Amino acid sequence: MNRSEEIKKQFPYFQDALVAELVTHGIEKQFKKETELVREGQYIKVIPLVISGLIKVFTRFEDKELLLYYIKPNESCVMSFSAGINEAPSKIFAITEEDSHVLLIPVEKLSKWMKDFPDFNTLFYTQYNMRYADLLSTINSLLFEKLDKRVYDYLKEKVVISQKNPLKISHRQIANELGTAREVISRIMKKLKLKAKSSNLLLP
Amino acid sequence: MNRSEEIKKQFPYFQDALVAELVTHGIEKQFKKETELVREGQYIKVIPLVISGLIKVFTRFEDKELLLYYIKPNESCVMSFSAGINEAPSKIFAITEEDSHVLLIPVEKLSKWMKDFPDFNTLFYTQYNMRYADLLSTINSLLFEKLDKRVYDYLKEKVVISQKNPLKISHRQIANELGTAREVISRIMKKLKLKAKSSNLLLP
DNA sequence: TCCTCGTGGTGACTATAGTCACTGCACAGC
DNA sequence: GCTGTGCAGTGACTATAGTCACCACGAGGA
Repeated sequence: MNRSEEIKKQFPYFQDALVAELVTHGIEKQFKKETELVREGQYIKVIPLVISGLIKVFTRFEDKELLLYYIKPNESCVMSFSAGINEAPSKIFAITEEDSHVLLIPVEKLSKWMKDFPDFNTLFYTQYNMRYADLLSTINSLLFEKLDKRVYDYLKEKVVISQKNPLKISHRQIANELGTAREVISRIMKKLKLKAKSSNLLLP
Repeated sequence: MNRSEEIKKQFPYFQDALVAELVTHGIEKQFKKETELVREGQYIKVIPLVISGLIKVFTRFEDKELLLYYIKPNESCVMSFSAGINEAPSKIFAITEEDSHVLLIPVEKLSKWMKDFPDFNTLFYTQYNMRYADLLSTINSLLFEKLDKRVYDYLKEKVVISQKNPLKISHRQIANELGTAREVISRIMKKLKLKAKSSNLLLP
């Protein structure tokens, strides 16, 4: 399958001219698992369209992190997009959670493509909406929910996204992604295991 | 000043054809202070461009709220925009915080205008970026900051936005907008007053 | 084999914020 | 003047989560 067909498959609503531009100016790249793609404060030169794999986006303060959302195949990163068109530094961190295949678009093409290809706007509006909803739900769970519910929801979501059950994940990583401490997760997992005999979540 | 001039003044980067469309299809409206504009779950038929006044956007769960951001003059509401183009229900609440003058755009015009007027896209990308940044900073302060810092920052911001110093605001309202309880604010204000003799924040 | 390292488990303690119950004060309306 | 209402102040208590210190186990390398 050549590039153009590949892109058409991933983004079927892109018109041919846009696909052609993507083929010409996009840079295809493979990233190994756990590669840091963006760090806070960094200026953005390319924005990614994810073809396969999984990218994790998170915020960090001192040594505390919080998972914001995942970028799945057929999706892009609005934070890069936003940082790109405003020439502003990134506010978030991003690393690959799986080996990933990505199409990189140079930011200087953005404003022209936005004008010329309405479909391109559609992609980003959709993405903005999704991320916006993700952030809102993060806010709601931070504010309105107890940690045990947050952990439970996190694990359920993680099973769906990674398509692995049982999950292979350390308490430390759960703690990081929820912005809390390892011991706390350890205790909560104990409680969850007791309660969750009926659930189909398999815990390690 | 006629409508068209008014719009041009508020959104100087809009091209004439877009202004003409806005004059033809937009509905100008005045809302009194404390008017509920949007509630969670509601479907959106018009999206607002704020000409004057101030709109408060917040989330709520049971009887706990959290201020998300303010919509100031020359701005629009991406949440309505997003809910409008996706025909999805709103995830947030919005009320006027001051008497407000607003231009309402019927959602069915959106996709055409997005195609025809690149400037229209520029407005919404800018708005999305701002709101996105607002939400991120809300998340960071929820997760990484103690309540007293949050209260302090909230008050400082409120002075800037409302252009009133001293502020006229009850502890109850502060508590609501920060998603906490009145007594807690009462205690924190006491601490802040002690510390803040040097600050230029005038407290009631 | 022994050592190290990453992981998980746990008790004890602290910090932070939320809740309950009550007080006092100011002001509006009768 | 009395009363009702809304706001603020506070003590006492609780709940939740974060921190500290330490132990145990297993995998893998020297």
